[in-house]
Amino acid sequence: MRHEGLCVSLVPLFNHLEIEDQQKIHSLVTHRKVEKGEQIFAPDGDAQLVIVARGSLKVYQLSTNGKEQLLRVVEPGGYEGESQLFGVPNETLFGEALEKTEVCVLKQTDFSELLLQYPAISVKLLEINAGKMATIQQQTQFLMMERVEERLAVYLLDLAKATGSSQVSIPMKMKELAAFMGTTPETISRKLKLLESKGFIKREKRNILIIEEEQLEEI
DNA sequence: ACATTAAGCTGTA
DNA sequence: TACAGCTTAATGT
Repeated sequence: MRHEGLCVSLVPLFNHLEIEDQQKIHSLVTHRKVEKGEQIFAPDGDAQLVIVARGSLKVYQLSTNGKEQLLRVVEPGGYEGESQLFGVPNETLFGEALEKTEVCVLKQTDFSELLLQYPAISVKLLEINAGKMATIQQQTQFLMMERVEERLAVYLLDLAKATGSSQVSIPMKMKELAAFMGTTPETISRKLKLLESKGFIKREKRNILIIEEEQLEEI
């Protein structure tokens, strides 16, 4: 087991501050350990900022037919609920632990005061949220594409562009990739196999070598 | 074209 | 052994 660290010092939002400042923030948060499958927040709950220290947390809403629609997965260092700071109430979002997870909860009023007291946090918040926006943009870009095959091709090409190599490694479980692309693990498995049979890629587990970049772009 | 269901396969605690 | 994660095949929408 690892040391029971200040989860404040683990997250990019706060860990750039002086130790004594971090300790002050730590005195404002409530540490909470949750088991896999446990709810962390739900609609109409208290306005709060939830920071993931360990494990992972899925954020989803319920669609009209009552089925769960996954929006994003928050990894250690990430947070959820910042929009509530700006008066946007949570009417639809659920948060649930994907595994044994530790989170820090900061009340909205306390966090607002921190933002005023430490302008550096406000800057960090904007910085990190800009990154969030980028992934959300890509998310909607995927949903506009009709076929899964196309989303997968774009995803692989983006990975290659980001790493600057034609040899890419999928940075998550296939199940999560499926959710990320708005489909099922089965379909992901089939489409990867299809692309490999066409000779566009070569795959070994999560490592994928892009062979025919031209052909992938045409999809 | 994709989801769902069920079954088998592999690595790991 | 038991279980999680992934794949494959059959069938449904």
